[in-house]
Amino acid sequence: MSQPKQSPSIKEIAAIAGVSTATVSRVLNDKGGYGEETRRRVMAVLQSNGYIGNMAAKALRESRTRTVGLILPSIDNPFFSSLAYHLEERLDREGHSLLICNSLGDAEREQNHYRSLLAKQVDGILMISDLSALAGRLPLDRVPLVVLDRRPDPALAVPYVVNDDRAAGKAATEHLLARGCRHLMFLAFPQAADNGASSLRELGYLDALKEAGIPVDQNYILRRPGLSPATEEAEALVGRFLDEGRFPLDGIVAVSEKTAVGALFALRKRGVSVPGEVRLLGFDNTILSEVTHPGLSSVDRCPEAMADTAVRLLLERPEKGGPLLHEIPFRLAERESSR
Amino acid sequence: MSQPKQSPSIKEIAAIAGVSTATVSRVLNDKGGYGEETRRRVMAVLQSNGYIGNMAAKALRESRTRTVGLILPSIDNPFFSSLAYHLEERLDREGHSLLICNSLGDAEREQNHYRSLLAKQVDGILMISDLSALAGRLPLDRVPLVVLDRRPDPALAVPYVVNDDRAAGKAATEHLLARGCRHLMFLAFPQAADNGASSLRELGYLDALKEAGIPVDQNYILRRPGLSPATEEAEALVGRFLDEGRFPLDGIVAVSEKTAVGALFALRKRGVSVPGEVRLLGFDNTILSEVTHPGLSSVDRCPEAMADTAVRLLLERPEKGGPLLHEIPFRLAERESSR
DNA sequence: ATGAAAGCGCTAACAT
DNA sequence: ATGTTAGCGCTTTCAT
Repeated sequence: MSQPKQSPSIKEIAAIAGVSTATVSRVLNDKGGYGEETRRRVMAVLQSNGYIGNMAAKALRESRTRTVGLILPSIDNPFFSSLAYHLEERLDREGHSLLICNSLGDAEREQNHYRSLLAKQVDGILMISDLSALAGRLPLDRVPLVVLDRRPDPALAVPYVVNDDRAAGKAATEHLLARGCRHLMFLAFPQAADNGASSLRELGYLDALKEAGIPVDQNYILRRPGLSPATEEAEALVGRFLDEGRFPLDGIVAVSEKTAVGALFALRKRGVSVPGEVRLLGFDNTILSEVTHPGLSSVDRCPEAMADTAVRLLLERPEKGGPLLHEIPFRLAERESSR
Repeated sequence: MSQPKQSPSIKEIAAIAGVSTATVSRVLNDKGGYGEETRRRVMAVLQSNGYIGNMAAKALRESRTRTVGLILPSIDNPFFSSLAYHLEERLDREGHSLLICNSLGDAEREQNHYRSLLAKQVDGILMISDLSALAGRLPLDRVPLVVLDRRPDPALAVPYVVNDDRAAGKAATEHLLARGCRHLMFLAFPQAADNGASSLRELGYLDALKEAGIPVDQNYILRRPGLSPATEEAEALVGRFLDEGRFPLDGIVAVSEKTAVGALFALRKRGVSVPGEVRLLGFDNTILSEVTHPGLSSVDRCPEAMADTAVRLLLERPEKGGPLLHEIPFRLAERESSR
């Protein structure tokens, strides 16, 4: 009374419809080369038998899976999950599926996932990684590879999609300068975990100060040790700075959203008003920036545009020799923290 | 000078090592039935030729892919992305990969993704869906299926993993009652989008009031229309309640984290102190609850335990006839909003 | 317009 | 301990 548990194969369909498997395959793939009557009959049999098809067989035969892998530190990160959402959305439109692998930034996990994706015959791999774990140990050219939000060594010849972080750091700093800030802190990533973006944003911060004729004071550049969660460390760092009271402060550029939240906590606990006494600006502009109080001004890094570009690079396989660096525009999302 | 672009097949490896493909396969899969010397030689050839293997072929032959699909409304949702993180983590440990599909809760998308996953020969499907879109239109028994965070019709005989939402709603309410609240609002999901959890939590709210001997007043049960984003609607709803000033209020149980945030916004804009005048408690306990001010007390729904159970159900395929309902413990994460 | 048959890379049943 | 071989479901070339 109910459908057969297993989907019928093309062969069974062919038998029922009284045609050859070749014809069924042609109909299934709109390849032409059959009469209208035949097409209708085959379609009817396909339909009434609940044919679903076997992509493993198709993949083996065609050497393509219409599946793409994404290796990222953790899907449980608001910016990455937003990126992943848009990647899946774009890929789905092109008829591709997305395999997700959490690496936790761990070299061994990255390698294992990368190998496993190759074995799965994915048509391409997207990575949020600087590739240092893979370089030299695994073939980087067996399948199209695109890096997101990291800057791999150009010698690896892997295209990557990032923001113009120097310009973003500069724009962020200029935004606070324009609001009258003159004693600006820069809250950086830990040196070890620097993905390239932090130091570029720092350069942008320096650019802006220089143009404004404000002397740079290294005491205003705070670096997380990178051992504990970002928010905690940022809170401790900024807290210490405030408690020591050695330097005046009226603005903070935080290199990420979580460090910005940490800074906000430190300020609040000490009764420093934001933006009244200190203006604050972060990066990433995820939902976090919307729910803090005051709302956090943030550099929106346009994940949907990053996803767009990455998918295009991956699937369109532009001829080798094109540029590796692909910069995505950013825009300032202004909220109360910098008013 | 560099490695061949394509991975060699088992056949080429066999030729180089001077053995048959069967032996290579046995070595690869630790099946035994070969000498130590042979094993070493084959391993060496595998290694030096950068053999990677072809899971499409293996899948076709074995009718299993070691891949699992996850269909969910949107990976870009803090609770779901946390769930997805833990699912991937558990699956990876069992040697499985995870395909992610965003449905936006749309029936047609759910159907397409489901079909596509079946065609991809996944070994199982995880869904955050009540299955109403699939029931009757697609075979639900072709592959193990487990539902997360929704309550599908038991007639479908699909196992599902949820919290004991009635108990959670009761515990949340009791928590506020214990803090002295006597005029408690319940902020519910829209009727249409009710996934079952909201009305169960509401029952729990009623249970708690009844046990405390507090009469129920329907004016305190607010339902979102469900047309705009949850936070906005909750803010508008609570705002109107406060502005009308017809009823005293000293506590709010919000059915989700986003509605809790909306409530918090409404209270703040009107200068109502939280928790001083009104205590507030939400659900989900994602990172959002940590960054609001004051921090949001929240029912932690233990996504890692949900993931654990779901993966176990999916891969261990308990014999038919077992219970469908699988309840995961919850716990209250207390923060400033209900102190 | 349609069919026969080879073959994608692998595993496993059956020889030896 | 090792080899031979069939066949998983599909596409595609080559006939007809």
